[in-house]
Amino acid sequence: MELARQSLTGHASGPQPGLDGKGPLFGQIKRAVAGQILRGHWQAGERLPNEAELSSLYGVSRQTVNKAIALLAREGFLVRRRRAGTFVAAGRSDRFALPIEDIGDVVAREGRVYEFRILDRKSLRNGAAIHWPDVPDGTPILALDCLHFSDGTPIQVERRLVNLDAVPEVAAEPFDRVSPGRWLVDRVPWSSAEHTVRAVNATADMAALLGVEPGAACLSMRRQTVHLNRPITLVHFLSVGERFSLSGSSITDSATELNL
Amino acid sequence: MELARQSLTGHASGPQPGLDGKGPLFGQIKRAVAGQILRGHWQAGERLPNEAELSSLYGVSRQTVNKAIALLAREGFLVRRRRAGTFVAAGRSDRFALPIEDIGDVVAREGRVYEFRILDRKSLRNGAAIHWPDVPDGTPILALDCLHFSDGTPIQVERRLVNLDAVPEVAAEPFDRVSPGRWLVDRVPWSSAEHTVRAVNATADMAALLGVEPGAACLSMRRQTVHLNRPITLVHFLSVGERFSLSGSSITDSATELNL
DNA sequence: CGTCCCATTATGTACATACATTATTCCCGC
DNA sequence: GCGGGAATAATGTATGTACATAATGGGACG
Repeated sequence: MELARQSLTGHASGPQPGLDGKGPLFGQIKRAVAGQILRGHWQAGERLPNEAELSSLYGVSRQTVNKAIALLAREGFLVRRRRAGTFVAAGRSDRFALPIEDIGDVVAREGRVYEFRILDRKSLRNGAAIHWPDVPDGTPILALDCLHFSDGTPIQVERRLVNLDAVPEVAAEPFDRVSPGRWLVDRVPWSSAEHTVRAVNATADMAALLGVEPGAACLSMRRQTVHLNRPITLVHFLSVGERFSLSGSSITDSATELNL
Repeated sequence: MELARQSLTGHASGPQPGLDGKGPLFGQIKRAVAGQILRGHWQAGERLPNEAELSSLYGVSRQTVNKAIALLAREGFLVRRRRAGTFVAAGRSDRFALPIEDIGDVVAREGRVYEFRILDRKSLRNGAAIHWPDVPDGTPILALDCLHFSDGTPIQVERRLVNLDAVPEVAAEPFDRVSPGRWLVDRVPWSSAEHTVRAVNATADMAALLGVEPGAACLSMRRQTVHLNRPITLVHFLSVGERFSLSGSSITDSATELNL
């Protein structure tokens, strides 16, 4: 089938240097170009051959080269400037990331039993007992306190505010089966979010909830979710340091994606 | 100029519903489709019109639709299956991320003075005093202990191992000007990395270095960088909880990118 | 000698077309 | 009815072509 695909190219060119014949042509080009850079043949800041040259070098059309190069640029590996050319991007120290998942998924993936319990549930208005900065005063808000368990051990406290103007249906939801986090994710599919992670010492009441000594190190995570410019929910998670960690790899799993 | 662009389309179709005439056509299609979903007209799991239908709906060619839809799929908004069709992706709780930057950049961006000091520097071989699991025993390793300051206050301890087989030049580098982290980023352009973040209580010696009480909550970050399947460096950062936090927003700033 | 303008060059976008790939669906034979 | 295979419908990839856009660099002209 690879042969069949290659025979499609109308070019009568040579052995297509650097291409491995695996998968789509534009992917092969991506790998070939990325390989050149990873191997140091093309240094950071250096200018690449232009699309026409690459096209004849690899024996494919300019569009195919364009697709490969444009994707590499979109992934942050290359920088392109019209008329100037295509350049190898500088270091990408700022592009590492930590994925943040639903705690239930994390627990389930570890093969443990996930449970949660609603500790408290209040309807109130913003500005009185509670102040949510990005929401106008007087906005109706649902405040939820929730505790998450892994194999029966408490691992995370969740304090959540939900904007009832934005998600009125939440008022009728009992949260006896689905956790508030998951319910919201399913309901408001795509939102942008901001989060902050820090380490804090457990206060006495938090320590009691989580079953640890007061002062134990905890991971504190604040996340505000916004949808159509309206704040949807503001969550504060507190997790026991010993029982919870965040881990992940680079955003663009380019190495994986490119099979390098 | 928009008119000029639109006049290019060989289609004699109508007012191109939902398109805003701003920027490239495929971008307009992206915004239009994303808008349909954000507004709830197309629900999660629902099937979209196929490329041919979208193409005639918007009065553009199938390639242009394909480019827009393929990009939305690559960004995680849609799921495509051959023959079956294109579907609105389910919630994306797992796609949030925290960017991780060079500590010097973070401090500088806050308008503070960044400094660092090398506390200790040893050349040794793996397996003896130190064991780096992903590196063969006997591999020569440079071990660095480093302290980072913001406006003179210590904020982070760094314990770093560097694989001297992979980066022999590091042995000659004095690190009097450039911090080890930055030096490596500049030297080894693209590597993939894995990291883990957790909260720990400061041990006595760490607390002394950071100038806090023993037991103070600290953010602990482990990061291993790999290049061409060879581990390059293994770092362990420890930061004072009160003086350091990680924050970031969604990976795909699609809302930004799509101007929604 | 300097400044403006235009030709050149490289990327960016769009369309038409063709064929590949892959599930699904449906129908036929058993 | 059931299993298997063919038709089909959707996306995926590749090429050719054309023109748009932007920035560079050099040449004309003051």
